[in-house]
Amino acid sequence: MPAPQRVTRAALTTAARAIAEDEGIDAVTISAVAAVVGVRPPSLYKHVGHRHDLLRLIADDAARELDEDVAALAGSTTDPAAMLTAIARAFRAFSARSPRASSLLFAGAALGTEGAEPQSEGMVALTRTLLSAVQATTPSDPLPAARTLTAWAHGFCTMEQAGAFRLGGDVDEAFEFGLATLVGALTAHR
Amino acid sequence: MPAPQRVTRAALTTAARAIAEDEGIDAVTISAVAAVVGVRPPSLYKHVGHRHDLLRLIADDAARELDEDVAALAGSTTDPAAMLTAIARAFRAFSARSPRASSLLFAGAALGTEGAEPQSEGMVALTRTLLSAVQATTPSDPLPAARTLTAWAHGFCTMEQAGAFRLGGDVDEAFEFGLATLVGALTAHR
DNA sequence: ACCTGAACACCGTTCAAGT
DNA sequence: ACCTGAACACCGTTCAAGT
Repeated sequence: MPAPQRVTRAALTTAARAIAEDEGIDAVTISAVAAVVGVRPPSLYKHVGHRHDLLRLIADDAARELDEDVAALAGSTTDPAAMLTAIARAFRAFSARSPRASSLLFAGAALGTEGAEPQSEGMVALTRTLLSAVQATTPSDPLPAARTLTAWAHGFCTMEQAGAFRLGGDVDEAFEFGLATLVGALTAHR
Repeated sequence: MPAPQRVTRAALTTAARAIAEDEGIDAVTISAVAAVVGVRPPSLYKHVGHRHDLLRLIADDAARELDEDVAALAGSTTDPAAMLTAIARAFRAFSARSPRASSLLFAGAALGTEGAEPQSEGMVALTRTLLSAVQATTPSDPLPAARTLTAWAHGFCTMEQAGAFRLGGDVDEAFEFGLATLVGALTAHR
């Protein structure tokens, strides 16, 4: 009689993400995740190839969740500037809620992704959602515009969570300043 | 007769940074660095407290080097927009030259920095240089402006090096678009 | 004063063996 | 079909001992 499956991908993801947020990315080990899902370390290799796959599960889960947040804003406004502003704030809210997971969102190299791996489903969905939102704003060439906004939001949130803004000053104010500057410029012409 | 010092901070830094760029951050271990500097692993604890200190040495070294690059631009132009543009391009050039080290620049958490550690000398210098450069542009409140530009540049370069821009499109063009957008907006008024 | 060997607790990973 | 124990190579870290 074959043994019933005791480890699901969802359980792995939940366990890995919880450990990441509670104890840091370095604590996301094969051993720790195995212990949480109630199995011995070697068993995990039936489901993942390497330890980095655990980080990829976290990143994909985070991308899906953030995509839901962003997609949920779709009908909230028809004003392009208001939409971009809402998306960026959703980014920051997610980053504050799940700092470790969000730090993995665009961290291909840290995930052992040496450039050859396909994008995760979650990232594909998130990218598509972001691009179509930006498209409504600057129909000419949405890709550079989307990359600009994403790069800024990702950089700001990453730096904020890493404690890089220590010179005093209001970090909320800096975020809103940057956001207004960028959204203003992106929606100004055409 | 006391043994002569065989491990210097400079040697540690050089070894750690070389390993980081050649084999990745995860390969920067106490053992690997010890082997490169020609000593047994336990000896390193006379010079660093934990493995994370090796990453901090790399980050500090990177900050110093980037600060030099940025400071060297000081007399190159008197046009504020041209100055900010040159600084951002120096950022990206450094990121391309030293992707692993630059990924550690603002990565407090990944360095075991849980918020209590003082800024490294290199980061203090770099921050001061950047802030004074931006001050010449927007004298009113340079801090949010500097944070906006830094967050975007850091986010863009980090994502680029992580392979996050895979949807095609010209990445150079996206960088220049974002840079022109941001610098234009930051230098537009007042 | 600095370096070493030995030791400990831990990890990732493989694989033959169990059920 | 899935899980386990045993094993291997490795790592961070401590500490008493060498010179």
